Amino acid sequence: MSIDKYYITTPIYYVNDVPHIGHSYTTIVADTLARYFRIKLGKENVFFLTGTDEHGDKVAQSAEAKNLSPQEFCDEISAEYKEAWSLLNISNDYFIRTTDKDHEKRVKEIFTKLKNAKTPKGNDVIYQDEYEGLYCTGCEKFLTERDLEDGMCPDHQKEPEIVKEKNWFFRLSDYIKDLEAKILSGEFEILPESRKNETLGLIKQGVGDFSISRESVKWGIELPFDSEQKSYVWVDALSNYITALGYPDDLDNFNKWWPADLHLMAQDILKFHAFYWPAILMALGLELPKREFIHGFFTIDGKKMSKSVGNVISPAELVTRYGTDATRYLLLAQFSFGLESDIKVELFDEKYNADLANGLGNLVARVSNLIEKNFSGKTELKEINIKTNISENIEKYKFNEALKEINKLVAESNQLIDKEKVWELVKSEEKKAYDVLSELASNLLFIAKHLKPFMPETADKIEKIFKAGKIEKPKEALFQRI
RNA sequence: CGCGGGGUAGAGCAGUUGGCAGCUCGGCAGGCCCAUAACCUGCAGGUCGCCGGUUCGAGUCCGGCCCCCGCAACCA
Repeated sequence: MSIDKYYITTPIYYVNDVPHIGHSYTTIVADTLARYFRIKLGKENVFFLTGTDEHGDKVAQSAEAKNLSPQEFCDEISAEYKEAWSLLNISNDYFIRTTDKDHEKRVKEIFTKLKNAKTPKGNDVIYQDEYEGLYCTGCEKFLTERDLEDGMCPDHQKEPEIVKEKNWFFRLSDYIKDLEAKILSGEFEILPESRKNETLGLIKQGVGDFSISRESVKWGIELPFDSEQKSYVWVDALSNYITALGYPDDLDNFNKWWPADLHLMAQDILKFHAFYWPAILMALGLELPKREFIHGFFTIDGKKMSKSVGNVISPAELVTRYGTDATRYLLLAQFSFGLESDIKVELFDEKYNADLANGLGNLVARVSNLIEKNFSGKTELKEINIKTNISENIEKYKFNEALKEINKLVAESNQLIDKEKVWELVKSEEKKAYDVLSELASNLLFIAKHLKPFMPETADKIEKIFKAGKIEKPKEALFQRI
């Protein structure tokens, strides 16, 4: 398979929550892949999208609680995401917000298309039906069984009423067989394998139609053909992946990037991306994304992450303690991407010191110092090519394995210094010392090259040090020990 | 019988298509002194949750059992 462009997305994050380590993880992975493919395919052939999902009841309520209009509230939280991504040096090409006027306009056009579309079986894609649910007049919204305590609304201490409201539904059932076939054939890839199996299992259990509008929701996009109804999350949020490209009015740009090469997400939204989204695309007559990769949730010190427990880690905390590049490194190096993982907070310090301060940072200091002191900062750089599986591992989403290989290169350079006793060699055999140091500097450039997608600033620093006319030991350690 | 993940050295984790069990930290003993008290070498430590099966050979495949955890609820 030859790839000539790469379109990668993160989910759009719901503004009801501020950015935490989970959002950061997904976004750092996306950024690393985007940077990797920019090097491989050229900057102009990669499009990396992230953004925020801003409609819905919960947002309206949170806004009210803070005495803000929904839009003001969204502006505030959305800005927090942008700031977090800037702290983490995220290189997204675009940041979409579902309250963008462009997006809202395009979503309406998509609704119109869906309204006019027929399923392969000749049925209307969307139809009106009654949604029956438990409605709390206090909350002014539908509750689920799980929301209730002893059959009562926990906030208003009264029993919800059974209320029916008319909603528009999407006829997913007419697409599910087709979808199953595409998943089985690999035309639509769901990774890892276990998530694909989970998806196929869900299909076996039966997947019903889903509702795409709400009468009771006020903060949302109005349906173009029914002014009583607002869009309910799915069509609005999922379609960000194509409205961001200009669909349906800027088809030139859209066709350049679509279909997406990779949608990244965590397990919570698997169902929507495995069923709803592809079905919507089929109804619009568009190609499905090539691949979706679903990763697991984090627990923190064995406990699930939750606001009420108060163990939520923010990206800013990590960046303050470790710096941008080290935060990126620690998140990617410590976990097998895809699996559910437990974050052990003390291990961040341990890994930071072992790999970055004692490992890479110290090596850069050793080599640059030896060159500066003994050869007036002069050396002979060679383009070297060590055979590694770093690229293969990145393309297989094995970021921890790729970084492990880089660490091995660091260790080998440290071993070489000791084996050759370079600090003695510079006194006894100047020529040989020069050659060994040239090799070491070249190794570091090789390491920097492969580190670029993971730690862009560090890679630049290393290149700057060793490509300088006069190599000098950096005044400030690359990674200060903690 | 809701869905899913996991149980591998003291701790935390890797283990691609089955082929002599690896990594990091920690422990112990050396070396080195160029470097961020960093680096290098060696040693100790594992019945790979339990039972059974397939195989010349299983942590790895199959079946059963035990234990832990996540999702389904603010949340990637």
